[in-house]
Order: sequence, then structure tokens, then C-alpha cells
Amino acid sequence: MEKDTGMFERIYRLVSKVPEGSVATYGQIALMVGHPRAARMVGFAMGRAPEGLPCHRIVNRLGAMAPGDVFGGSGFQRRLLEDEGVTFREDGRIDMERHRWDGTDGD
DNA sequence: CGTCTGACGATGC
DNA sequence: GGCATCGCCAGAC
Repeated sequence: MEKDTGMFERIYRLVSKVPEGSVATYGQIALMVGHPRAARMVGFAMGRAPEGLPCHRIVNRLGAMAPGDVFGGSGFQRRLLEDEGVTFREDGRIDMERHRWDGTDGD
């Protein structure tokens, strides 16, 4: 495997292995890369994430995301997730307990 | 090397 | 249960 050019590389790789119909939280990703308190870095990395990265599957612990125009708008992200089979609650948040990524990429 | 910051998280009120 | 503050870590200046 290529060496980690920084945590970003790990984050991107980890996020890219999140299966469809599942979502992961920033904190969860941070924990997986070995930095349980670096949730901010994950979000920061997402903002600089390259195209092709399913960053729409990465949400905060509330199952929501930035209220602003990040990632083309939260509504855009929601539509993508719904298209993958992700369901939302009446709150407008993702049903985390149901779609939270287990960390297992199918192996 | 000091300071700021950023798609967060937990805690306090 | 929503808003404010502190804490975290690593990159940019």
C-alpha cells in the first residue's frame, strides 16, 4: 500500500470504501484513521476532497451536514443518499442507527 | 516556530 | 432540546 502522505490520504481512502446505502460520521472516520478527536480534520478533508469521493455519505453525528451551500447544498446530498437507498427521518436527518456504516467494507 | 482555522464532538446551560 | 463554549489535530501562513 502507498504510504500515507498525510491523514487526508487515509481519510479519502476510507471514505471511498463506504458502501452505498450506508453513511459514516466525521467522528467515526476520524476514529478509524486513528484520530478519535480529529473529526474536524475529516470535515476539512472533505472540503478539499477530490472528485469521485462519495463525500455525500459523510455526515455529522446528527445525520445532517452543513446548513449552508456546502457540497452544492444539503438538499443535493440528501437526494443522492435517497437514491442510494438511504432513508431519512421526519427530522430531516438520516436514520443513523439504520444506515451507520459498520466499518466493514464487505470483507 | 507561533497563530489561525476548519463540512466536528462533547458538555454546559 | 437548541444554542454557546471549549477542546482537538493537523495544515497553511
